[in-house]
Amino acid sequence: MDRLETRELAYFLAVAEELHFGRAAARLGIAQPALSRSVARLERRLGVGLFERTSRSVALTPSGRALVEDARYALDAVSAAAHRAQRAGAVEPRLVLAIKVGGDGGRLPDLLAAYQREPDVLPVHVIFAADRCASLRDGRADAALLYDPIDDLRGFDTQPLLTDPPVAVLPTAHPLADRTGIRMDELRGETVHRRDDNVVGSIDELMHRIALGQLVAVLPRSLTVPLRADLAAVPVTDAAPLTLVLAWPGYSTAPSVAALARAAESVHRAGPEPGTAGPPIR
Amino acid sequence: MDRLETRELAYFLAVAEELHFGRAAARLGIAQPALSRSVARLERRLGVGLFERTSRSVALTPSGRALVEDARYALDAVSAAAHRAQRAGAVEPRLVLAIKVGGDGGRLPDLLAAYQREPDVLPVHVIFAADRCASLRDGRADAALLYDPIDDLRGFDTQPLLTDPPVAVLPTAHPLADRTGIRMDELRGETVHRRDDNVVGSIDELMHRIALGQLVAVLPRSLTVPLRADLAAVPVTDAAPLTLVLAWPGYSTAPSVAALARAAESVHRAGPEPGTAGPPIR
DNA sequence: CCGATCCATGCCTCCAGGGTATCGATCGGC
DNA sequence: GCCGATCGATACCCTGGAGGCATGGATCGG
Repeated sequence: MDRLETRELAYFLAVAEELHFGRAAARLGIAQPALSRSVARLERRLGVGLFERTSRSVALTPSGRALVEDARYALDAVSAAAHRAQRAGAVEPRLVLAIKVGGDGGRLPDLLAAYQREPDVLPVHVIFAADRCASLRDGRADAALLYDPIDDLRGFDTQPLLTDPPVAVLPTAHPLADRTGIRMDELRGETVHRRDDNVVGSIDELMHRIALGQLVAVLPRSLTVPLRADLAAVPVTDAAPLTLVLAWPGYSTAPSVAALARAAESVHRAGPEPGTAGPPIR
Repeated sequence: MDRLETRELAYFLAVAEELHFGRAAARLGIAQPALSRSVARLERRLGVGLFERTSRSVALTPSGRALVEDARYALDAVSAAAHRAQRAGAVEPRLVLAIKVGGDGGRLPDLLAAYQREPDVLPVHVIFAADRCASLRDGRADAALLYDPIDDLRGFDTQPLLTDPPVAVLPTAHPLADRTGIRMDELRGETVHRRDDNVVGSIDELMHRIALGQLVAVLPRSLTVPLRADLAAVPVTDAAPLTLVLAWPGYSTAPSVAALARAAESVHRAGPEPGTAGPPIR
């Protein structure tokens, strides 16, 4: 069997996500028969069936289920190779760091300052990306600030920056808003913000939606200072602490990324600067 | 720019490794003009030059250098997707664990026994692969027993199993053979076995070559018990301890791999079984 | 100055991949 | 139970890209 082509994997993924050849073909901008043939060819080359088809339904086989996440990962790796090669060829190469607006826990200035003291540094370009994990996986970013265990860190190397107790953010009108501590099970019945709801592009937007009563959220404490007047922050007593980490692809060998990791380690060792318990610096 | 195809990346890698279009084309089994065109097309699509060519020499540009390792990684990810999908479709799916002959530090029986007590287990198929890292990266194996820091663990998640002091293995006739401890710098001038010399397929073969005086090696102590009569093991006082780890791809989500990781953790917690300081069990 | 080396270019061939039309199977509605 | 709608597979054709061969053009050694 010779090597799979990325087009075949992308076509497979589209069908696996739609579970419908017609819709998948429309999404890919090709006709349905071409897609059917391409997937059939992929199955023939692999020697295993990926879908159980009838004329009324399409379902993944065990092989197909296994391939979904591996295919996504492989396609991201190919995209990452292309993106990074393009960036390396730019007139002025940069190190791209992805953060969410307001999601730096106030440590970004320290991190960048420490980075500038390292050898092998490039100019840092900070991008504000709603989905920093995706930016990191497909190579649009070289590193990102993520939260463990909120974000999916599999496949990344990480360096902790700041560990924060979890607090629930509620509208002031909420019955639990003036408690001094709550347990996660007391939030049963609420719409709790989860990592999968990546519809929320920024912390400010999330806060706005909480104030509107659309949902509540459990966040690291540093993200809740300062807090809007119409919101309350209540410590959660039984949730794991949330750690802000610098993350980068585990296979990365770029010296500039290694320098950023060393900088993050030194910032973490220095700990929260005393006397600056105030608002996070943007 | 649309997505790169794996063929283009493979062609690029061949040229990057040979730095010669003719030889690379021969290795790929195609004619040189086809390869020249394919690489030129890749450069056009990326929008960056990958090689500096004259009619007498071929050299990588900065972009090209950056792409080499990312391309290797991406191609491995594609191969891994194919291999794992094929295995998942086998009549009896198995979990493939790669070890080097004799390279299990005697912990493999405990590990397999602990694994059988986990839920979600598959039958384990142990393969003996000279290059376990490559097997793991391209999906021929689901997990492997590796040594930190001898093997390249980037991109893998790991669970320590056993930490061992480093010892130098020398022919008994060697001037340092009857010392009670040596420093790494005293091995200057010797041919020391390194991770890159993956020509050595097994521990027994390595021992044989040491006895022949071809090289010496620094190994974890557990690999040197029992030792051939014509070899001596001398503790190295200034090298980092060597840790036998279970490694698996960092992005893996298979429940059977997670079960193996939990089993490895319990074996590690249990520590070396007392009274079995003897030979490693094969 | 000439031959050897080596990458690029021109030109031809062929087939993989895409399009349109249609078949065949299945399911819901009447 | 029949009929139309839905949806994947198949048949057939066409185009573009990938590969082969021949050759050009540049560079270096002698």
